[in-house]
Amino acid sequence: MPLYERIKEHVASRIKSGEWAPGTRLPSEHELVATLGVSRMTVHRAFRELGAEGLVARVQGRGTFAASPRPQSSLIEIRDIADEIAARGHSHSVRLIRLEPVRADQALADAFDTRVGGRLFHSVMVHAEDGVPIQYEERMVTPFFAPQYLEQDFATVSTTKYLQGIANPTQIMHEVFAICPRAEICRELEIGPNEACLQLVRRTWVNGVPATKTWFTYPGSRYSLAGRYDLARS
Amino acid sequence: MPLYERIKEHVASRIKSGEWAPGTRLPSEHELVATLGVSRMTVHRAFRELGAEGLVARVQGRGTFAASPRPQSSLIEIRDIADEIAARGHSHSVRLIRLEPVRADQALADAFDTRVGGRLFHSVMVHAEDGVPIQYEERMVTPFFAPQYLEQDFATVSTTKYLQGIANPTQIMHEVFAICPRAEICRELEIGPNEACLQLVRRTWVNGVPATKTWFTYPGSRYSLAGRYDLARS
DNA sequence: CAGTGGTCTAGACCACCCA
DNA sequence: GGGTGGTCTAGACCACTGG
Repeated sequence: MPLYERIKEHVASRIKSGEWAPGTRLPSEHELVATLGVSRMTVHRAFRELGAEGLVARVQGRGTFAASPRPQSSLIEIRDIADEIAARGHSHSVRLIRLEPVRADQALADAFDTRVGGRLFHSVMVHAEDGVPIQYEERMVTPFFAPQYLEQDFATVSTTKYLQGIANPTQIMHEVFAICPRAEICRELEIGPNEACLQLVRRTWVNGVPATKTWFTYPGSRYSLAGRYDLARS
Repeated sequence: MPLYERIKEHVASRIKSGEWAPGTRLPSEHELVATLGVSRMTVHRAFRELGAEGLVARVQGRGTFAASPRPQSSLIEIRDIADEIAARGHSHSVRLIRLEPVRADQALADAFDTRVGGRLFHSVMVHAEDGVPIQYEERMVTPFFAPQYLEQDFATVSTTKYLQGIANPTQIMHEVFAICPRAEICRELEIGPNEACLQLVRRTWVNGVPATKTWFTYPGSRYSLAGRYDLARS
């Protein structure tokens, strides 16, 4: 086992055991160089990686501190629907239902940090996998972010990819619900009126300015959010 | 901007632009040392971090290769229900409904890589936030992993925490569905018979051996999967 | 001001892969 | 054997922090 890994273990075990409680100041890099008899680059790498893993917090000029243990959490991956379908080797198609400018109501004005009546772009489309509807996508986009949004041909370039091409968001927020969708959505997805659906709400910001808000609706019977493995960690 | 960051950008932009297509062999560390006039440690750090980010693949003895661009994906966090409720400052309570040994049917035998009729532990409980049912948890555990499972007091230590205490899984798989749960679950969650629910299925392995499979059911009207921010990345 | 972490250098040895 | 990445050393300068 490499030296820096052993140093990481050495430090991590003391933090997990509680010997170094959250907030405790850890030995400085120079101290560890002296006590462990290794090079500073090696100690530094161990500490840097522990910092990236969230086990310690490093502050230039002050020192390295034991972090509060992160609540153990796992992750679920969310991918672009077109990519996902392509990865399964199936064919992806889109049907555009609406593409129009709208005026913000109170809820939208709040979401986009603008005034009631402000101009926004609105698109609705249905994505299908081998002809079977699998996602209803309703999206609001601010003109400041994508002024040409209404002139795009979303049959050739997916909305997600088009918006990514403009700029990568600096913040993304997701929320997943289970809902029974309203009649129009059931009709477009070709499902019964009481079928449970997954609803994924995604909001994006660019440098703190709201850019998009999207409601994805998936038929519960035809879709599940991509699970994913987490390899051994810590 | 630090040198190694500039080297990362330099390499990353060439990969993203397609100039270095997936599978292309990149300049070796020594070559970059010569062409860029920097130290090998600096090039190495840049390459190592790009490797961790999945943009390049490094193979000892062969070289560094441009990786297939990861499909852009975002992540959703899944936390232990007790932690989540505690983080909101609310009170968490559990009601144990079943805790028993069972025999594996075909589906369970497949899931746990054992034979039909093999012994498994089965638990069912309902978690409540401030007295309101919020999660129905049905769990299967293999005796090899947790032989004392049936003797635990899950009112004091949550199942998740107890199982984590035995060993951290080396693999986790999650899947999220929208369902209309069966009558018993609706009754325990105190919801109507047609209410949409989120179902999260979690399977864990320790060193490749199946350890647990759990079905979490959340009322769609009272719960949404924790969204989360992704800070600016690349 | 002394101490901290952030970065960088110019060497070195090693395990690994391929021809 | 020659080239690759993985690791490690013993220095160095810097920006930042606190007293």
